[in-house]
Amino acid sequence: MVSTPSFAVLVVIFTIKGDELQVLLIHRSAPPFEGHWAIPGGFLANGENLDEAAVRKLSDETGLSDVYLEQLYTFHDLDERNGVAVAYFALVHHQNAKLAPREAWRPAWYPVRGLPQLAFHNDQVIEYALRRLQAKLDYTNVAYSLLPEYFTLSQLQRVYESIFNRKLDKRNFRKRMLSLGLLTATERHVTDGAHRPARLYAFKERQHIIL
Amino acid sequence: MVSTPSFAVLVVIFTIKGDELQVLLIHRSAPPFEGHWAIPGGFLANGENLDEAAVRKLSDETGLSDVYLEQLYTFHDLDERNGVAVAYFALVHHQNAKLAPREAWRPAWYPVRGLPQLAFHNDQVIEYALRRLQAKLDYTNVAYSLLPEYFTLSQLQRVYESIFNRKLDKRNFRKRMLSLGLLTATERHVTDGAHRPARLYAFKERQHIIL
DNA sequence: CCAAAAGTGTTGGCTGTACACCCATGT
DNA sequence: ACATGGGTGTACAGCCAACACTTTTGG
Repeated sequence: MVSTPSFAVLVVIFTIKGDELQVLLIHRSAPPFEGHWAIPGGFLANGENLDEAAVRKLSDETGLSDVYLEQLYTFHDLDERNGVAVAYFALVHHQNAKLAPREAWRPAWYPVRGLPQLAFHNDQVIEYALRRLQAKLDYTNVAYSLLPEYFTLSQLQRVYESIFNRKLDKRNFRKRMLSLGLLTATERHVTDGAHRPARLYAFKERQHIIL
Repeated sequence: MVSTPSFAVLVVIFTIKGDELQVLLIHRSAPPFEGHWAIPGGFLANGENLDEAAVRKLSDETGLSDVYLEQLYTFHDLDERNGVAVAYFALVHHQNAKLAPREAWRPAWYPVRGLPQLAFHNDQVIEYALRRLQAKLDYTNVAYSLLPEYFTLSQLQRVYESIFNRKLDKRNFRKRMLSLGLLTATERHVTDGAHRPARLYAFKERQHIIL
């Protein structure tokens, strides 16, 4: 009943870029932690609920709205000022993301392995999000969110490899993916700079916002 | 930046009683939802962080402090008054729990299958907690929290059966539990009203508060 | 002596993993 | 011609599910 602490929403936004898992960070141009990087976040707008705030934040940063978004965890005291932060994580296809060209904040993608100095305890938040993402790959088809609608199995494999940060066996990977029955094979093939025409696949179902 | 909503902590407290999975509920003696039952919860005390509030709440209701407790999910608008509620779930051994004998609130155990009319959307919260608990049984040893230190494999099996709400095969269950290597067999046996002396086991590691 | 609960093995199917070569294309 | 990446099959091991009877004790 006493001392309602302030609270914020954070959104850890992942993408795959250059066969690497990357996160969207913004630059802090004022104290505290001036010059460090941070996960995008903010406070609730009037009348908004948590999920709406996360959706809005994601849209502010990337212009995207129909992508995978899920609540992650609620952290306390990240900023050491007794605030509460409800963290979400999102998966986006970076081609579609239009980063807001705000001078002060300079949103930019950073590889998850090899982050700059982060503000608050944002490294822990990203670490937590990464573990969750890895767990989800095992039993869901969230990977579609990081790929265009049609993709080759090799592309899909590279997504898995960059999230798990290790090589996978090609034949076993293909067998497993196909046996899950979540993919439809198309008759289309590509040769976009590839050396051999590759068959395109799509996910049967694309579930988006998970709130 | 605007309209910081109020927010609360909820604690879904599970136990096994009479071979049934039960939840601790308190009775609402005033509107809204007068006469309905609700998950124990409350607001943060001064200077307290989220986890501390959950620990305190659990202790208020049961007198217990060194038990399994984990953050579950942060709900919004459960009460339809724009509040935010950070839900936790706890696993307790009901023999040890001393329910506060408060006249107004009348804390009591209720079987998870067969709940009374609940206030707010507390049924959804319990449903969510139950799914999480089931998932955790598959890859952790949280079950120890619902049992005394020493227990028989049959007791352990009954815990699993009441959480999953279905019968399990005795031989397969024993094989699986033993092969996980999380149990130590003792030389002690019991015949506490049983019909044949049963060997007692204990979990090798007991991790408690998970925050 | 009957009811109740503890304890105990084997088999078959499925799943996951390890492992190596050929082919089509672009340069 | 060669470098690059797509595509393919088999064999073994471990895991899970199905399945029934014997033993001990309390009443």
